[in-house]
Amino acid sequence: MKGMESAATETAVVPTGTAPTGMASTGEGAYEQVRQLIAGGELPAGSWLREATLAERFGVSRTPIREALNRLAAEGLVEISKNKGAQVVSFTPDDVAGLYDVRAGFEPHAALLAVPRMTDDDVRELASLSTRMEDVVRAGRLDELGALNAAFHGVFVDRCGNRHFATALQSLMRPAVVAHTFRQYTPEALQRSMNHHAELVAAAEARDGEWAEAIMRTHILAARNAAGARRG
Amino acid sequence: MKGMESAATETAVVPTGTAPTGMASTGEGAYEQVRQLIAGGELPAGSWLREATLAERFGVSRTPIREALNRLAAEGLVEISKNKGAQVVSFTPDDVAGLYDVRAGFEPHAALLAVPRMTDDDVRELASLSTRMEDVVRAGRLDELGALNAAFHGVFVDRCGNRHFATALQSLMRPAVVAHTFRQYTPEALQRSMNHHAELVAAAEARDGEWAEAIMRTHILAARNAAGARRG
DNA sequence: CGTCAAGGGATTGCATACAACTTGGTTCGG
DNA sequence: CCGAACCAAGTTGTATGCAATCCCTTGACG
Repeated sequence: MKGMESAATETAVVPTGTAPTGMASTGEGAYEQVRQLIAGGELPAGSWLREATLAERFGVSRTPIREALNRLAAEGLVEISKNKGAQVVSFTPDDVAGLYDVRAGFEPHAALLAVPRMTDDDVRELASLSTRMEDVVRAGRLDELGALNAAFHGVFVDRCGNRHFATALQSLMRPAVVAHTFRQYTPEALQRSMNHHAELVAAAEARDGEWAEAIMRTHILAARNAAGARRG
Repeated sequence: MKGMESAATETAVVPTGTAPTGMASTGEGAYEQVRQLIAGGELPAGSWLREATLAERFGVSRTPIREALNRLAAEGLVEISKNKGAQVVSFTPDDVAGLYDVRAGFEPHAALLAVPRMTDDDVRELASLSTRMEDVVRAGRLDELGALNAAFHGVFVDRCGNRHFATALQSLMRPAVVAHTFRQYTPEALQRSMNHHAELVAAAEARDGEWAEAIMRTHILAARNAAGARRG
């Protein structure tokens, strides 16, 4: 109801500087760092995530590392075997394709629900994120695109008006963000994706949920092809 | 891949005896205990979950309690405020209604995917669970119905063929199981629900995904009404 | 030569101690 | 009398130490 103490819905604004090392704080920071290690491809699928190693690398103790790994396991990004450790899950082509299928089914619905509820600030945030993504693409810094894209989609998910729907969708998007790399996009597909974002902003500005629903579906189906995912 | 050590996909077969106190082991046990405390209504919505209190109650240290709370938070059952603690989330009528709406969208799709993939063992398990639920209803032990029902639906979710879809669906079903009490069902609605289960078994036996999809959708929409949830 | 059992090393799981933060009450000042 | 700052109690966040478990190696025996 009251939406002020929701600590879980922050949209993770990346501070332009990626710098994985340096500003390591603790807890939440450890989670983010490990996640970026996975998303960045530094830890490929199947890699073992040793608590002591990560703890030393980030300059914290094993405790926050353990919490981060548990959280990642709950999100389906890593798999924990009792007394054996955690390893990065492998995404089969079928997994990725299925992920897009499900997102294509439900994220448009989230957009339909969210757009009529959006405040002017929400729309401004969408516009800002869209602009920043275009800048990032022009600069060729595709690494930053994933986080911005997740934040962009997160706005629609968070504003859909149902907390549990949002939770489910986010647990669906988290693996998608990891599996989804913009590096294999063709320039045309990348431009198309950016155009979709701009059009989603326009639909949000017009508060036209059905328009947003339609373009969101288009966006995800296009992404499924751009990412090279084929149906199983 | 190999499906033997997947600790997250177990279907949680309840051993008839509910007995929350007694067999407290650790870790996984702590999670189950806290979850049952919430599901059983002993910890109403808004209650604060003090780590020290729970630790002493279950005879373990705060460490496994913290892991349990984090897991429950990831599932949307509790809400953690930094440096303030965890409290049981409150399910507004709108939340519950939204939960059913979303499940009405997701679970039939899962059934459509899962049924053609099911083994004979899977179908037998469904039949067994359906029968046990009918027995439980006849005996009037509605408390056990929730876990059996979760296991029943879990079969469809687990067999849908996409791990991440299954993860997302489970994160959706967990709060649903808690919010969903069969106690307020009318006898007619309860019988209708049992009939749906039996028909789902029949559809699974026939390996007819579309039939299963249709009856699953019916089942959930009926449940939405039986639980008294109205659209917002 | 193959197989099984025992040992060593490494890693996780849990418990405990300490530090940082939040909160409620109290006291001082206006 | 009211408000703001401060202090103290309680709770969470983090670090560290120890015990249990698992895997792999090594050795002996069939």
